[in-house]
Amino acid sequence: MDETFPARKLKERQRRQREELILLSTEEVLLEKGYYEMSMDEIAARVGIAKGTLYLHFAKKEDLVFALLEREIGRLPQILVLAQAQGTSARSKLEFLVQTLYQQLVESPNKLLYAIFNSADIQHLLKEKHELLLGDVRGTITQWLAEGQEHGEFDPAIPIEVMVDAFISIAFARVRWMLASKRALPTSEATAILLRIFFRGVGASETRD
Amino acid sequence: MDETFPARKLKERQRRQREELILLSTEEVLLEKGYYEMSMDEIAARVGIAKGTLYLHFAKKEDLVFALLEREIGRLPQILVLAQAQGTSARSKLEFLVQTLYQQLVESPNKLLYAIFNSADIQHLLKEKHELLLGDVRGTITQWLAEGQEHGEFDPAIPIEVMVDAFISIAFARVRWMLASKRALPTSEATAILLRIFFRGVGASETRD
Amino acid sequence: MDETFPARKLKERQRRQREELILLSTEEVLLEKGYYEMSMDEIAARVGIAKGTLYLHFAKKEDLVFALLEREIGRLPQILVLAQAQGTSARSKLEFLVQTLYQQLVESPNKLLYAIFNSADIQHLLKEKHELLLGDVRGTITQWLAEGQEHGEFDPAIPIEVMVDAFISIAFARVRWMLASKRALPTSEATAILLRIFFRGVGASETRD
Amino acid sequence: MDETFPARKLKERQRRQREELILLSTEEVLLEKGYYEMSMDEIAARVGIAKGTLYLHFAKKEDLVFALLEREIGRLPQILVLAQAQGTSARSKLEFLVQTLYQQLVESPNKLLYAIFNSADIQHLLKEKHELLLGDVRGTITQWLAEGQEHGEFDPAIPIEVMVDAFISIAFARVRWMLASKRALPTSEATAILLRIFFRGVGASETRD
DNA sequence: GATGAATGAGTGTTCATTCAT
DNA sequence: TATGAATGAACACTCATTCAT
Repeated sequence: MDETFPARKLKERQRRQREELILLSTEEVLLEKGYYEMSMDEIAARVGIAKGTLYLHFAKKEDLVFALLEREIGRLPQILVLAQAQGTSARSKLEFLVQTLYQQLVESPNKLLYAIFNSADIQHLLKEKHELLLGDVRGTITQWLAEGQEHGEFDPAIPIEVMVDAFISIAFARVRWMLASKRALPTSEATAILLRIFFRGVGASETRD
Repeated sequence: MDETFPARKLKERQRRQREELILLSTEEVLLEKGYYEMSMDEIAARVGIAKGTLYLHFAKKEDLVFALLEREIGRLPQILVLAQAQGTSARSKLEFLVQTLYQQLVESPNKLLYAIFNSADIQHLLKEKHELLLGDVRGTITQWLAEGQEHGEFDPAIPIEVMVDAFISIAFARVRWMLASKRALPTSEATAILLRIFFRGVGASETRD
Repeated sequence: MDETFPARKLKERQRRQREELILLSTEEVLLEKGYYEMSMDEIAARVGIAKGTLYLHFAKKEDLVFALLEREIGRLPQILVLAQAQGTSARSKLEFLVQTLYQQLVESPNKLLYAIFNSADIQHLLKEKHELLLGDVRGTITQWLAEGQEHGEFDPAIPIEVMVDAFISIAFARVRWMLASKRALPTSEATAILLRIFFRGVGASETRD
Repeated sequence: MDETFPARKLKERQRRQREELILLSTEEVLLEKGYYEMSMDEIAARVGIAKGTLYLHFAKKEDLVFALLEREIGRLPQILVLAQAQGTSARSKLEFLVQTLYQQLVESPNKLLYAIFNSADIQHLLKEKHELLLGDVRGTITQWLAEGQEHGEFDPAIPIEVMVDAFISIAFARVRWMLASKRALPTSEATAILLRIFFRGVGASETRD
């Protein structure tokens, strides 16, 4: 009996470790081939376990992607909290948010979140889940932009929804092209420029109407 | 003999009508479910024809998407020419381009072109075709933005590639979200605003740091 | 009314002419590609008629082959009669039979009959028909060989069935290899040698005619 | 660990047993219906397994036939060697070859090899494989017959190619008819007679050994 | 009659999922 | 618990046959 507890813990740790490995491999294959070209066989093979074992962890192929998504999304709240603490201007919060995401996710080998934002492939799969999981981020961004508008930081004539779409589109622009064309760019700086475009536009400075 | 000619025309018209129906259904299913979950059976069923008949019009599943694509892409060159004629400023050309696309394609029931710009799913399928057909647009946009920069219209400090990405992202922002969430918005106006954000930013005018 | 009769004859003649063309094309394709790779579309195209018209002449794909077979088999009875008249020895009848078949069918562009004897492809198709149609020839050959045996022409120790099989196998040997390997050989002479092997064997001989 | 080894052996044995069953059913259907009319569904059904299971053993329909072929062909080289050792006369070698084939293949329930020699259907499928695998046998037969000719065993006037064709035709005569008409005959004796016909002909004789 | 567009049953093959061991 | 063999529904595509014109 003394043994069972630590033994369970051991088992449990092993289980989590393997789950981690599975998700890592899944992400790898998912980004390489896309959802429909990724096979359960290949994932199992890459992890080095039997296909049946995969199903002890994830009941369906979809669930692998859902889990991946949830894992990534899980990091978001803290980032949002950190960003929230980043001074009062909406701009600084948003810049921090995007820059942090870039650092944590792009500079780490994790392009998944962006893929999720951008790949119709996976979006079809996720449908409602998508809304549920990312609504939060979108909600927070909306809130910050709205506050910025109220505080005179942004043009009050711009409908908030349009602003949000523009922000998300522009903030994640880089990734779409990275994924599609495998071109790389000094991302942190490029990100800064994209954000500047969002806030200031591309116009030559000084004279504005 | 007097009959055969009109008869042929009739047949031909019917053929085209059905082809149109097929492409409509294809687009429908494609946007609903994505390429991989769209089955030839379902398309045939929706059109109300036998599966074999589908293959009289399109020899492969891929070809349905190619046809859809070509139909849309076909309109692009003229739009680009029209846009080119739209005065000298890069901004006016780009605004005209995007607004025209919105009017012709979004206000028509056709979201496909945008899907193509944005869906990894379909991009994977099209690969070279994609590059070939859309490279043109991207090339033209790049050229206009570069000219704008030379003429002092845009900030010369912004790398041209980043500017292009930002433009495409922002210009097609609406559609991504339309596709994903089925929300609609007064698109023409929203488009104008998105373009304004690109050119001027979201900042409240006058006072800038 | 005066017209209808000649008109009918004309129609009828046209019909037969076309049927002939169809069978010619069928034979061509059949020998080129085999039964399963031969498509009704291709035959119609080669003849230069619509696929539907094909079905006015032959109700099923099989029937094309049956008709071909019947047409060829039709010539057999007369050949058998001619051979019968060819003197009293079984050997001379059999030699005449085989040589005539070679001349009429191999030297004419018609390899079909032999194909039928030898291709499992077509034999599977024909099954009972085969027995029915070719039983005659086999029967006659059997009879001649039996008579030859009775008259002391052939070794009486050889079971008649075995002798028949040997004869048919050897007599049609050339064709099998022609079909398979497209090698050609002076067939008439080769045939004579094959027949000689059947009657005398391959052994080096002293006294032979 | 003590268990795994025997367990593996068991699994392996079961696997082979099933593979054997699959090949048996395949042969059955192949001979009954020919390659094109034999469906994977039917084979699976006859074996009593799911269609997918079939594909665990053989990746393609073709491969079923290739496996069948290789299994049979595999035995040939040793038979050729044994025949080679069978004395000096070509006749004894050839007789041994044919008799052994009859015993091993015909008296075993395996008619396939003969089918392969004779069916255009399968020959078409096999093409190069066929040449490769059976060219050997034909080559050896040719060599023996040529040697026999040189040594005065056979009539030097007979072209070697014709002799080979005659031999193969006559040696495999029985099988063609077995396949086509399902008649059976005391094969070993019949074979002896066929061979005698090849070597001596059917003529009534005075002096024969 | 002649046409050829339309049909739909049938094929080989894949792969997520299950389950006996 | 872990395995991987077994499953069978699903798919794209073909082609002999039918039938409205």
